[in-house]
Amino acid sequence: MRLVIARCSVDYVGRLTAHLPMAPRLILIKADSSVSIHADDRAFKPLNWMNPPCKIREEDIDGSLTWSVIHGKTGEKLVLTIEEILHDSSHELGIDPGLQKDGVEAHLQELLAEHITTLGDGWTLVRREYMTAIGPVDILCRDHLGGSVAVEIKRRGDIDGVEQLTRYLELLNRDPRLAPVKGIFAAQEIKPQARVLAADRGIDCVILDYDGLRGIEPENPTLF
Amino acid sequence: MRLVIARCSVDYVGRLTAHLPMAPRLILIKADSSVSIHADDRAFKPLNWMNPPCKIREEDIDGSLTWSVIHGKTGEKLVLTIEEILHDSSHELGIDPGLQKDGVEAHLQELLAEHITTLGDGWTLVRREYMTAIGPVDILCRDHLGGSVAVEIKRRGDIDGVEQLTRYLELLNRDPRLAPVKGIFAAQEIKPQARVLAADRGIDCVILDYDGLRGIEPENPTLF
DNA sequence: GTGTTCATCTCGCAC
DNA sequence: GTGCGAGGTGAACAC
Repeated sequence: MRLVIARCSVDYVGRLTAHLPMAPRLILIKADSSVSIHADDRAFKPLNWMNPPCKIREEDIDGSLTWSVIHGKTGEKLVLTIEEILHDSSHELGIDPGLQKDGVEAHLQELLAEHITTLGDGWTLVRREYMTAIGPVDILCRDHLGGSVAVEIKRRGDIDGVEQLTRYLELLNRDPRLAPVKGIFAAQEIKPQARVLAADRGIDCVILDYDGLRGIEPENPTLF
Repeated sequence: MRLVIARCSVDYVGRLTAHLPMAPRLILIKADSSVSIHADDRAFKPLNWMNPPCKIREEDIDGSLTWSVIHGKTGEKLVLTIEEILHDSSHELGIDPGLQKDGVEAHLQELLAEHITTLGDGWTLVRREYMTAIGPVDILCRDHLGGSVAVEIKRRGDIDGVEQLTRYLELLNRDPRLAPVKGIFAAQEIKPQARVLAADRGIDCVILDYDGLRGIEPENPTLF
C-alpha cells in the first residue's frame, strides 16, 4: 500500500463525468492497483476512486506529474494531476484475514427457521429458501391447521419487502398444492408505511427479537 | 488527517457485531474524528469504520494500546487493539472544494424537461417534480391531444422504477383534473425485465440519449 | 457471465 | 428528526 499526500486535481470519466479541483488530499494506492482519493472527512466513502481491475500509468509531462488509472474491463478513466507531493510512503501489509460478521439477515432466517413456533404454536417448517420462478421465498411453513404460510424476512422492514412478498404470494397461490398461502412480513423493525401496505394486502407483520431468538439476555451488548 | 500503519485487531459493536483478527492494516483518522480501517485491496470500502460524529479515546492498558471510538448519537462502538505501530504521520489538508458531477439523474430530468418534444411533437411540459402524497413525479406533461402523461426518469431503468411509476399513476388517476394519466418510463438503459413489467402495466418505455439531449456528438468522451 | 439482493450501506433532500 | 430515493452505489451469491 502506497500512501501519498499531494496537492492534486482529479478527473473521472466513466459512468459519469466528475472533477475535483486542485487541493491537498490523500491518495491511496493499494496492492491490487486500486486507487482512492480521500478528503479529510467522511470515514466511509472516498471523494473519487477506481475499482480493480485497473492499471496505473505514471507520466511526467512538462514537469507536471500525471497518473492515469484505467479500468481493465469498462475503460473508465481516472486522471490525477499532481502539483506537489507532501508525503509518499509504501508499506507491505499482506492479505487480510477478513471481517467476521454476526447479526445479518441470513442469521435471522436461520434462527427463525430453527424456532418457527415463534410465529405460532404447532407451526412447522416446510423449508428455507423455497424456490419459485421469480426467486426464493425466505421461509415456507405451515400453521397449526396445516395452512401454507410464506415468510419474508428483513432486518429492516421497508415498503419494498412488502412488494416482494406480494409478488411471491401471487405466484405461490397459483400452486394448487399450496393455495391458499398466507403472508408474514418479519423484521427487527418495520416502517409505518410498510405496515400500512402490508395490512392493505392482508399480510401479517411480526417483529423479530434477535437476541430473544438467540436465547441471549435481550440487553445492549457491551465489550468490556 | 493521521495515517497509521499498525498491526491491530478491531471489534465493532453496533448495528451488528464484527471482528477483525490481528493483522497489519492502515488506520485513517480524519479531521472530523471519523476512523476507517483499510486492508491492502478494494478501493471503495474500508474493512471497518466509524462515521462522524464520534469520539476517540486512547488508552494504554498493560502496555497494549487501545483506541475506543464511540458514536455520538447511536452509541456504536469501535475498539482497536494495537500491537505494533509501523508508521504514524499527520497532515493538514484543510476543507475540500468538493466533487463536481455531471450526468446524473437530475441533469437528465432537466434536459428532458427542456426538450419535452423528444417524447412527441406538440407535447408540453406541465412541471418537473410534480408533488403527490407519496412523493414527486419526475415530470408531468401533456401530449399533443392534451392528455396527461407522468414521466419517471432513471439513469438505469430497473423493475423498481416501474413499480414506483405505477404507484404514482394509481394516485394521479384519482385526480379528476388529470385522469386519465399515461405513464412513460424513461432511462438511458432499460433492463428487459423492467420493460416486460412496464408493457404489462401499459407503460411506454423511452431510451434517453444523454449526449443527444445535450446536443453533443454522441461519442465516447476522452480526456486527452 | 448476467441478474438479484443486501449493506454497520452513505448521502442528500423534503416534509 | 424521519422518511424516501439515488448512488460511478459496492459486494455476495445464485443461475
